[in-house]
Amino acid sequence: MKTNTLYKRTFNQCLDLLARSTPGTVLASEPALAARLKVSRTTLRAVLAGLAGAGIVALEGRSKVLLRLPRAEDYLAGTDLEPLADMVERKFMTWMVGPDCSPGQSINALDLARQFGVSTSAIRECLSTFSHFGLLERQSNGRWRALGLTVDFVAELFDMREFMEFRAMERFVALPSDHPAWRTLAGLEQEHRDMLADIDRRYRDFSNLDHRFHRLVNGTAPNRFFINIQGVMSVIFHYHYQWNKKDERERNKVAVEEHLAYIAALQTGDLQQARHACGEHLKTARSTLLTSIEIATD
Amino acid sequence: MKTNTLYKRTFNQCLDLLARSTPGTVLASEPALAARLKVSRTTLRAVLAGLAGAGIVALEGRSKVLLRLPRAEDYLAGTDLEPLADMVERKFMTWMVGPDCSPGQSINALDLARQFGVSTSAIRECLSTFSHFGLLERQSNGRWRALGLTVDFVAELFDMREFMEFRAMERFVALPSDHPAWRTLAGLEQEHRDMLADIDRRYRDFSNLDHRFHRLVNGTAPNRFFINIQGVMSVIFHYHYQWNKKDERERNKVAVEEHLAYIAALQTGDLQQARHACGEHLKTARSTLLTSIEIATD
DNA sequence: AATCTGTTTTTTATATAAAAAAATCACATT
DNA sequence: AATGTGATTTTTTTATATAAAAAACAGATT
Repeated sequence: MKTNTLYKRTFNQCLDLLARSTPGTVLASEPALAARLKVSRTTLRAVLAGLAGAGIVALEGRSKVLLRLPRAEDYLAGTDLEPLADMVERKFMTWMVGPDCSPGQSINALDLARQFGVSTSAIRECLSTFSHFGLLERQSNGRWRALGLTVDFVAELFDMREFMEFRAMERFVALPSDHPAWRTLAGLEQEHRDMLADIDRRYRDFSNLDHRFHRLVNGTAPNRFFINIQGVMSVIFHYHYQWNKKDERERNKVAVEEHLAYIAALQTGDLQQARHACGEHLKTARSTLLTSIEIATD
Repeated sequence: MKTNTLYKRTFNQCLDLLARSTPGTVLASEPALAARLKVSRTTLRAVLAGLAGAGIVALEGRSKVLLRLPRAEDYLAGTDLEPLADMVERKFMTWMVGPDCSPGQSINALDLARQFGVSTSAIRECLSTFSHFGLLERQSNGRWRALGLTVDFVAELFDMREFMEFRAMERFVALPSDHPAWRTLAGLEQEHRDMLADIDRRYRDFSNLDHRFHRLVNGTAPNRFFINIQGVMSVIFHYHYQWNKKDERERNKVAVEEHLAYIAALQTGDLQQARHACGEHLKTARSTLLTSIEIATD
């Protein structure tokens, strides 16, 4: 049976929306609300019916009136607010770096399904995704073999990344000076400076800034294959940030400084210097990731 | 229900094997035969049972005797000798370049399942694969959107390819002179010359040679992400060869000559010259592929 | 005329069931 | 002891069923 996570999440989002209003307010039309919450009208109608059932809104024809403000207990809670695919992905990544998975071993999909408490379809979907990430592969007999988040994997990923980033950098430096990217870069530079000035409190926001900066540099020549590999990297980094909280403040501070050096080099247009700054930054990032893998698999 | 294509194919392969023998011969043991045909013993036993049922071999305990040579009518025929996934992939690629698919349109999985006469599971598997190829993408509402085998796609694919091949080439030229790759290259060079000498009859074998040559050049620094993209290219070229038979002889002749120039440049170690030869070859390949796409989508 | 709601139809996501194929186990034969 | 066979168990592949969600349709309301 399909999960109704979307319904539950939309229900809660809708409560958030209503909380900003006052009782007696007439709500917008169904199509408008559906567009606002980015779901189909079918889902929105289900939510409205739920809200009416809870006595939060009164529905009659096309009149939708807010009866009372939502309370904390109105929110739908539970473990299933996360989409199934995300949950499986999360559990799989945790399993992969855990002690039950060693590189080279064959993966038992049925067993994973039992462990994660989901059906084999969900596992298959997940395995299929990660096989394109190069974390596992399909064997001729239909089985899956774990390749693992190994030192080799990181090496190959970063070789690819370096290769791509250098190329993107060359293109970036060659952009005409009136290109909007320069303006965006200046904005990012300021954000870096702001963060550095208040690094003790704001170091956790670095991952977002990191992502945006590299996307800007790599985004000048859109190519779906590059974007694909950047997607792989995002996912790996996403989990990496979760696993390795050690020295996070110091690591991020160093990274911000490296970014600033990199940005400065881009702005002067000195390719040699930019290459050097970029290289140094990627070297740090590589060793950080390697460290966190060792931590995760210990 | 799962297909038994493997059984059927193995059955036929087994007949081929028996055809080389003479009646009265005692066959090898089950594990030996299974290893020979690269299937599990379970499948092999099913095949042996089938052969016994057809009166081709006599089974009793561990004695397996060939009673008579297989005849043409013994072979299992039918449309389902091709693995399901391959069939779906083939039909999908044909659909994608056909008039029923236009870039940007959303893909109806259920409809495709009906058209191809398979279940939605098979379609989902196929869509998932091709989405990693960049031929289509998943939308937020779970639907699939066709991106199509467009001019953009070819441009991005070849940008990536050029980029990778140039890098691989640089590494290749730097290989020590006693590296086995040089020997392999010399062998391939001879094969190219042989083919050129008899191009009228042998031009169809070029795709194989092309594949092996580029794999040699790109294979010096193994990286799963590069290999992945090469896999994408193989599939695209595979279909491209099937669609565009026009001027095939002439095209392949030109390509062989370009390969020879490229090989010669690699052997002299002149990076500048190699870069030029490689660039020329990829330029030709790109325009050939673009042409065949226009033919296919006309 | 444009937009809205109530209803119906399609389509997708997920679990389950059943057949094919692989792996494992237990015993027999060389 | 090593290898072989027969039987059993496990795992994978594929189709199908069902609920959720989206889309399409038809009147109704502004």
